[in-house]
Amino acid sequence: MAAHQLTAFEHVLLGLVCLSPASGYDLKRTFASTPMGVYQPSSGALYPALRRLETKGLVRAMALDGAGESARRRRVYEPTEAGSAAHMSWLRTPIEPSTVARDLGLHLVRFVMMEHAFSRDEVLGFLHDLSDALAAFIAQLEQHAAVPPVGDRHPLLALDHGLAVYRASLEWAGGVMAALGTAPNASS
Amino acid sequence: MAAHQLTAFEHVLLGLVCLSPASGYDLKRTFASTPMGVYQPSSGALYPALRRLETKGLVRAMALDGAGESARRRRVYEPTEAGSAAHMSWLRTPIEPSTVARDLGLHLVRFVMMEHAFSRDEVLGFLHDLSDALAAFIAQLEQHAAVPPVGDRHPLLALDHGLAVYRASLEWAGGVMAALGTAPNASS
DNA sequence: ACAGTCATGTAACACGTTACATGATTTG
DNA sequence: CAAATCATGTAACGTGTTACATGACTGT
Repeated sequence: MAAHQLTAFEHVLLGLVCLSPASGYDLKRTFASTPMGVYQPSSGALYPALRRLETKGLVRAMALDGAGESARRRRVYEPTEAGSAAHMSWLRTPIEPSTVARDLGLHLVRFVMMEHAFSRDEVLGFLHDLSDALAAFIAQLEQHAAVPPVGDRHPLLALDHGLAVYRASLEWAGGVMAALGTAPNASS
Repeated sequence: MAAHQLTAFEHVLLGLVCLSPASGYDLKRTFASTPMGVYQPSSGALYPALRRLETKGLVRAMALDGAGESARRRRVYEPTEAGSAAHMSWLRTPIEPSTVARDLGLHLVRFVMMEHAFSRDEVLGFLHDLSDALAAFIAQLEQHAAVPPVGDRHPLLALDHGLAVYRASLEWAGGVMAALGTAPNASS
C-alpha cells in the first residue's frame, strides 16, 4: 500500500493532521502563523501532497457532520490508523549523525510533535541521540578548524559561526534534558 | 543574454569558479572536503548546472595548455567577464530580512567569497545588515514566545532553540565586525 | 450587488535525485 | 592486465514554484 517513503514535507503534513484534523487551508495558516513559517508552502505543493497522503491511505477526508449540506467545499483530513502508525514510526526514526546539521530543523519539528506521542523517557532518549550527533558534528568542524594552512581569514570565521551555532544547539539540548529530567510530568 | 536569474546552487558554483578555475570534479571534491559539504551535489545536478552557466556566457571551458593531446576529457571552467560581474552583483545582493533565517547558510558562503572581492568597509556593511536582519528575526521570535496561551511545553522549547541559535549567530556577527574593524588589513 | 476572503485545484516549467553508462587514467 | 579512481554525462522520475482558474461564502 504505502509504497515509497514519504517526503519530509509529507511527513510534516501527516504529523500536523495527527495533532489535530485540518484542511489544506488550515495547514497553510498553521505554517503562516507559527515560527515554523520560515517555509510557506504553495498551493501547488500543499494540495497535491495531501492527495498523495490520501491515495496512500494515510489520511482520509472526514465526513462533514452538522450542516450536511452547507459548509461544502472543505476537505478536513484526519489520520487513518496506517497514518498514525506511519507518523509514530517517523517520530522514532533514528537521528543520522552524518546529516544532523542539514536535518536539524526537521528534528525540531519532530521534537514538538513528540510531546503527546512519546513518554518522557522516549523524549529524553531522542534528545540524548541528538546531543551525541551534534557533538560529533561539532568535533568534525573543530578538526577542520585545526588545519588552517591557508592565509584566508573568512573561511575560518565562517567555521566559527558554525561552531557557535551548533554549540548553542547542543547546549539547548542539554538544558531541555535537564528540565525534562527533573520536572515531573506528574500533576493531574 | 543571461536570461532568468540563477539558482542559489548556480551562484555558488559560479563563485567557486571565480575563486579559482575548476572542473566539475574539482568542485565536487571541494564540496566533499570543506565544511560546506553538508550538501553533496550529485553529478546530475553539477554538470548540467555548469553547462547552464556556460550557455549563459558566465563561464567558459579553458583551453587545456601544456600537454595538448593528453589530459583530455577534462573541462576546467573559468569565469567570463560577464560571469565575474554576475558574481560581484550576487555578492552585493542586499539581505532580505524576511528570509534571513532560511538563507543564513547562503549568506555565510557569500561572506567567505567576499574576502578577496570586497573592501573591508563593504564587508563591514554586509555584516551590519546581517546583524540588523538577525536582530529583527529574533525580535519576531520573541513575540511568538510572549504569547503562550497553550499548555504545551515543546513548542516553547523549540522556540528557545531558535532564539539560542540566532542569538549565537548575531553575536558571531558582532564579534567579526569588532575583529575586522580593529585589526588592520595592513601588513605586507 | 460587490469586493474580499475562503478553499481547492491545475498546468507549465525547472530543478535535483537516483541510477546508469561510458571511457581514460592510474595503481597494484 | 585487472581493479579502482578520475571525469563527464544522460534518462526517468518526482516534486516544488509560479501563475492562473474557479466557485462559495462573508461583510458592507
